[in-house]
Amino acid sequence: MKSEPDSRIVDGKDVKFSITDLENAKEPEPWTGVRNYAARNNMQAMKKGELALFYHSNTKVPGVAGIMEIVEEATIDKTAFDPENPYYDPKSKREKPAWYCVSVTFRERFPRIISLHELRKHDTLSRMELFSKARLSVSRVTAEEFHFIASLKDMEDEVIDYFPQT
DNA sequence: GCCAACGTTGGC
DNA sequence: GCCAACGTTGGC
Repeated sequence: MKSEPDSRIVDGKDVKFSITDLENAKEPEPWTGVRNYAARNNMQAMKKGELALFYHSNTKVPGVAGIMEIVEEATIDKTAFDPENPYYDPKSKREKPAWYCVSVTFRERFPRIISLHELRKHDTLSRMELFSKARLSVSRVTAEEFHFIASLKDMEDEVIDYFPQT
């Protein structure tokens, strides 16, 4: 699940949300603002208790920053009804909502960012939806991909360069 | 229902 | 800031 860790102003509102922001959150965070049907469908498929990768996008070193947990399954994304919200969508009506969001909580921050560049080097990850549908803000991750990425967190980049996981 | 034009995402 | 990839819109 992608989020932008750097400040960016959309309609006068800062849309930045980093893994630090999630770590500091006192309440479960509703993953609002997703306005793409495939990404929405992926959120609607999520079950309570499942884990998700927190991905930093649109930043100097894009990549996976850590892990979060789905604590509430998809519910109506009410930000779509709010004209003041940067992700307001007049097509989504209260009587027929178009957009949904899950709620997540912080689980773990990786000791380093597993960069997109690094993810691309591993054959195990070559079929990730992150690459084939690169513009989706919520994409599918298989259990194998998830565990493989989590296993990279304690390795140094240089070590990986010497011993590629192929 | 086709598809050209347009808009958005996000890496680089 | 550029632009490739691709989703959305709307005229026909």
